[in-house]
Amino acid sequence: MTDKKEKILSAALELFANDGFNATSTSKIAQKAGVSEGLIFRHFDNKKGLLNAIMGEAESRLMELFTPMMQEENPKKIIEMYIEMPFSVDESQRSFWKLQFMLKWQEEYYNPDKLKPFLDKIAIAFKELGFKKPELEAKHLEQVIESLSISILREGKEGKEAFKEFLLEKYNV
Amino acid sequence: MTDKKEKILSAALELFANDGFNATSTSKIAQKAGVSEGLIFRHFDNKKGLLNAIMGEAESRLMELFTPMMQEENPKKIIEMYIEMPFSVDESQRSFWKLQFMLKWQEEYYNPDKLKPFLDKIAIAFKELGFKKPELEAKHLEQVIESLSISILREGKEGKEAFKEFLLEKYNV
DNA sequence: TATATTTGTAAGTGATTACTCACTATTTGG
DNA sequence: CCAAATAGTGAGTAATCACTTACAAATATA
Repeated sequence: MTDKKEKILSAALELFANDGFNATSTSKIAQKAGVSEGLIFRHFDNKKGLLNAIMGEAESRLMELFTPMMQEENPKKIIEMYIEMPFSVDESQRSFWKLQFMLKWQEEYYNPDKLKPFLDKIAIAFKELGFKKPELEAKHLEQVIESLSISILREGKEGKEAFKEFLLEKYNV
Repeated sequence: MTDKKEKILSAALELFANDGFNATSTSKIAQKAGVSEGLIFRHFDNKKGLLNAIMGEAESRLMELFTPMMQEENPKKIIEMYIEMPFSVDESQRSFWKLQFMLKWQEEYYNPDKLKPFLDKIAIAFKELGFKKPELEAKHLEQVIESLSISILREGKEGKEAFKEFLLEKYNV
């Protein structure tokens, strides 16, 4: 991967996440990346291909986030790590996850199967803790964490700690 | 409001909700509405003004949705009505609410204050039911209902009933 | 009925779009 | 060290964009 190709990718990521895919022109991307517009099309088939290249990183970044939780055995610790996950996302990856959530509305990029193994892990944890309906309990917590993640991506972490403590207390972890 | 103006509004709503604001051209709107493109600009200042006209209906539609819940006094019934709300949205209003959620990512159209009175009503209900932290409990349920609403708007109501029953049982309403 | 206002159309406008092409600079492999 | 491949540029391209203008049809008001 050449230096300028990386510059194109990161410029595109920021602009897509801030302004949206369609509102971002290839000329703006080239300008922000400090390259000629033509170079974008030497490295990527078209504008959509540039987006696909960015979105293609989703799986590895998901793994990065979830690996610690997947390796944990203690069910209470698993729930705790999941609740703290939205707060553990690095500032430098904010644009990436924002774009991820924005594009969920386009069915092309909406793939709930990717999260399935993590949801299963949480369901097992709930089962071990004696919850009556562990799968629904996992789905329930997933929805809370998703909403919380979105609001953190939109407004920042400030003032959300109280809610995190509330959740940890509610699940007694 | 003339007939063709209404046609423009509903054509724009559907296209904005399906393809996004920037991906929808005024010529496509005119084509779908069966009018000349120029008529759009006689009735609205510009394309953004057309979107604003659609978004301007948000308050009255929110009232429509929440009024029954706001008039209820029984706290258990209040929680129940809130949980059932995502399932009570008419099919004909799906595009409208989808657009509402999509545009939450654009700060211009993100206004959490509008939901404040409804959140307060739920917090009061939780307080009456003896919950320790009624405000956080209300925020918690709000996040679940928001995630649930989004998934229903994206995938439909099918297969979500079990989760609704799970929630009603969890809150004993 | 006469006139003024509103509703509507069709054919434009310049600007911007995603993308291509001809060309040069740089890097790589035998 | 030379040739082939790759990286990079800048000036194009046709198509599409949001929007305007000149004019006609319909409607309201007097």
